[in-house]
Amino acid sequence: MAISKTYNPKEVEEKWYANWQQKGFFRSKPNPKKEPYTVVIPPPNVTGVLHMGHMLNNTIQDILVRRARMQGKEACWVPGTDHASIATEARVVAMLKEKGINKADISREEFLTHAWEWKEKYGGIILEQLKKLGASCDWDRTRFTMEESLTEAVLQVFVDLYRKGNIYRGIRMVNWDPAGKTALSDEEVIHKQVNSKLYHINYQIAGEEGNYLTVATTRPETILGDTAICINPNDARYQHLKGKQALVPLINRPIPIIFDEYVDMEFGTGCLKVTPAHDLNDYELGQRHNLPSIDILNDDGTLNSKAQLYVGEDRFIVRKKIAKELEANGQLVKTEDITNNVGFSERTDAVIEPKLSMQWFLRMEKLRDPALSSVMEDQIKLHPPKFKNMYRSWMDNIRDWCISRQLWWGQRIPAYYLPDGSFVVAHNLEEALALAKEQTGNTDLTTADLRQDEDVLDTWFSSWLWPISVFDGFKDPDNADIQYYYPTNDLVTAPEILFFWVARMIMAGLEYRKEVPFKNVYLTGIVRDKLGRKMSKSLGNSPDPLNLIEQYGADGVRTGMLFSSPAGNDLLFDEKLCEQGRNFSNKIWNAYRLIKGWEVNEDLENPNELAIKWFDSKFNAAFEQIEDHFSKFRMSDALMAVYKLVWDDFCSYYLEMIKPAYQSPIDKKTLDATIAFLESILKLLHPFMPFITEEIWQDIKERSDKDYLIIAKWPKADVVDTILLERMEKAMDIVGGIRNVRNSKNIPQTKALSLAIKTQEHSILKPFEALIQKLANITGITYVEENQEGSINFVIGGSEFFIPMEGTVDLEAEKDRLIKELEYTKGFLASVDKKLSNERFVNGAPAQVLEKEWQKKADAEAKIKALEQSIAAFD
RNA sequence: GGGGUGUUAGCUCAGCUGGUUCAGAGCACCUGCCUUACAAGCAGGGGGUCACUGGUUCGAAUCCAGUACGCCCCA
Repeated sequence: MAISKTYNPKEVEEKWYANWQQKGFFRSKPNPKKEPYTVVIPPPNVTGVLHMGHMLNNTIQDILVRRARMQGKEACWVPGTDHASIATEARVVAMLKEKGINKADISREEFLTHAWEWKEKYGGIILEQLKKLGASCDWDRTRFTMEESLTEAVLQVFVDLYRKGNIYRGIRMVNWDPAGKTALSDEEVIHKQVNSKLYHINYQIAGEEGNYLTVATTRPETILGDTAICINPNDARYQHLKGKQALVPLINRPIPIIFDEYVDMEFGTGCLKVTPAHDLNDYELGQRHNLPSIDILNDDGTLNSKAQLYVGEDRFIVRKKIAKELEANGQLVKTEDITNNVGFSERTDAVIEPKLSMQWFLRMEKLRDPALSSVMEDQIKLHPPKFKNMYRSWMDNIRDWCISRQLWWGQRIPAYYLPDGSFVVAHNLEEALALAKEQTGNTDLTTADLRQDEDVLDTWFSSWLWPISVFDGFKDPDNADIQYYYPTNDLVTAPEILFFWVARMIMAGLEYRKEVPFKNVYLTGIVRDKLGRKMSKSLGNSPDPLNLIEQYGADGVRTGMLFSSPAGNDLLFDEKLCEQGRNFSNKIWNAYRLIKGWEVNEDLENPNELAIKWFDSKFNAAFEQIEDHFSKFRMSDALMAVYKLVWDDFCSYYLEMIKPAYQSPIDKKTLDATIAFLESILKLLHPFMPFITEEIWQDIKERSDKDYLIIAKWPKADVVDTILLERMEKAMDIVGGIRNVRNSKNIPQTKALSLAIKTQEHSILKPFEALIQKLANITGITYVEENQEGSINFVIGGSEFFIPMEGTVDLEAEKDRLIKELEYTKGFLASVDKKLSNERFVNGAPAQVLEKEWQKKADAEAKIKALEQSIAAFD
């Protein structure tokens, strides 16, 4: 039989994924006999392609889901995508542009037709990619935030919250994205330190030719929108300007000089130009001092007619031009280089323009309180818990949520304006008309008189309903799915969206189901490159995930990602991790190859009872640990524990212990036990490495049609014989001692040695003789009373071990080695004695600790005695 | 500037309420091995003043305070 020496993931992965799907193992429906286990996917953007963050995130979800499925729960992982209004709209606009179509020239309906076409064509890519990773989602349940049912949910919630008085319309300073031509929420703005110039500009004092004050600004183009100069009332330098006016350069518009403690006397010149329409702080200042706001910018970032100058030109071009012009007429005093914080659009990377505009807002205070306490009181647990503090501080400082976006791709706000400028909010046009008639008393109104709001809702306004809407919990609040699957169990997501997604889902869940939407939130880190830089397209430092899967196999990549990603910590990704994952696959593969290759001889006795007993205990001990890691969401640690169990305990020790000589048959009992162990191991490995494990599971023996690892029963905790584990450890220490001697003396493993033991623990060691002989290639073990001449010896515990050497042994070197060890042990004993002679320690320490100290003392004394005897034998 | 969080081996991290040989793991590194499951491997090994300073304690990587540096969030 020819099984390849290395594991080839490719066909295996395609084969089993198709098979699992065809058998319907991913599908879930409510089953009252089983405990539900539900996960909703953080919906990736429809525009998205799989990146390393998705890989990590979805691997973790898949591990949780597969384990739950094997634990006999009704596991349901709901996949889907969100419509990502800004990103998608930008993508569609760009696509149309390439075709020579300008968005401004087509109607909303035409645009949406194009957008839907685009979505149908490209929107599913990311989900297809997830399949390559092995994600065991219930694909029949795939949802999309803009599909009909989810849209209905959004509108229903909007109307409901409006009627409860939680949604209002207001003029606010918003973050305006001039490239996307829409308002953004605070969370969609990324602040970066950039190098800028600080322009010092002279403003003439009105009526005082030749008298100037100087302001410092990074944005000279906004002077055209200035409506005041502000000075700190405590600033001695400028007291003479009280009650005067200044002239805006170039246009000579007079503006008042006002005084307010807001101004930082240290910054710039201490004179602040106030542009209420284009800066949040200036806006608030303007409110306090009743200043007018002059909005000089168009939505696309060009200047409008109110600026008077440079109309139609872009703000950054104007900045340069205006600086030149000011310089030419002598009003530019100087420029200096500074670094300052500038906001950029998360989606388009355009510089954000603070802008006054009419927007829709959702009031947060009422929704906030229960959502805050559900986390603080651990109804929802964050993993790792350090995020609790962050959550609280954000919730404490929460501000109203700007939910309108000036886009077409999204759910259109269900507000309908009447000819008189008032509006109604309704689920649909008919209802709006009825309301309008009622509100105005005008029964002649027709639908033609109503004009629906042009804006759409923020994408998060759909996503925050996700755990409910994917089960149609708004349309049909009592349906079987929502009753069974909600609340979901675990949510796996990134900390950067803890607030604007996770927190809002909690609010929506509590508001609409009176129940938290999930019980645990596992926060993954950010995947960075090995230099610690965030992976990004522009840096080109992100590997192509599908390419990685191609190279290392999905199992290899999954384990690679997990090897180094404790919850909440960033993952410094290095392809070497995937290599390690692939190597692990190969190790498993070869263990299987070894076992598969054995022939049984039914007549043979089982010589491996001890080894089998030992591994059984070892497995159970490891299993206990692994379960503990899982219960704390320590996935990396769980994987590492499995890794060591497989590699060290199963392969390096157990298989070596039971392995028959080359081409010799094995007895039936050992083989059966070994296959059973392999199966148990495969179970523990399956959530991490679904493909290779299913392949081996199916191949190691005949299976029935329904016998698949993916649905096999997760192991149960069983008895651990700790005494046996301890004794085996001691026996393996002896093996280690012998191997050490071989290494230091350059004796190859193939050369058999003999061993003499001087010990009080004869009866304990005796049962392990065969194992020691096999693993250390020892031909015979004898027990002796006297030290052995011409041997190399070592001490473990209170026992001495002698390996007779051919030829001469370097006596001096051996003696020195032993003396060193003796010294160390004596030092150790001294420290223990010191503790034990300390009255306060003896009185203060718990009995357990004391007992251990006495044990240490006894062990050290025994070892010292043995060492001293060995050393004495040299003389 | 405010808040959070962290600093343990070359790298990534464990180390729970102070007390086992507690200074650990994986990777990397070094040495020797192509020993018929696996060189994508086997066997062995070296490596850290637990950021710094002080305090509490019989006892501190662990608790407290301060300092330095880093990261995150907010302004």
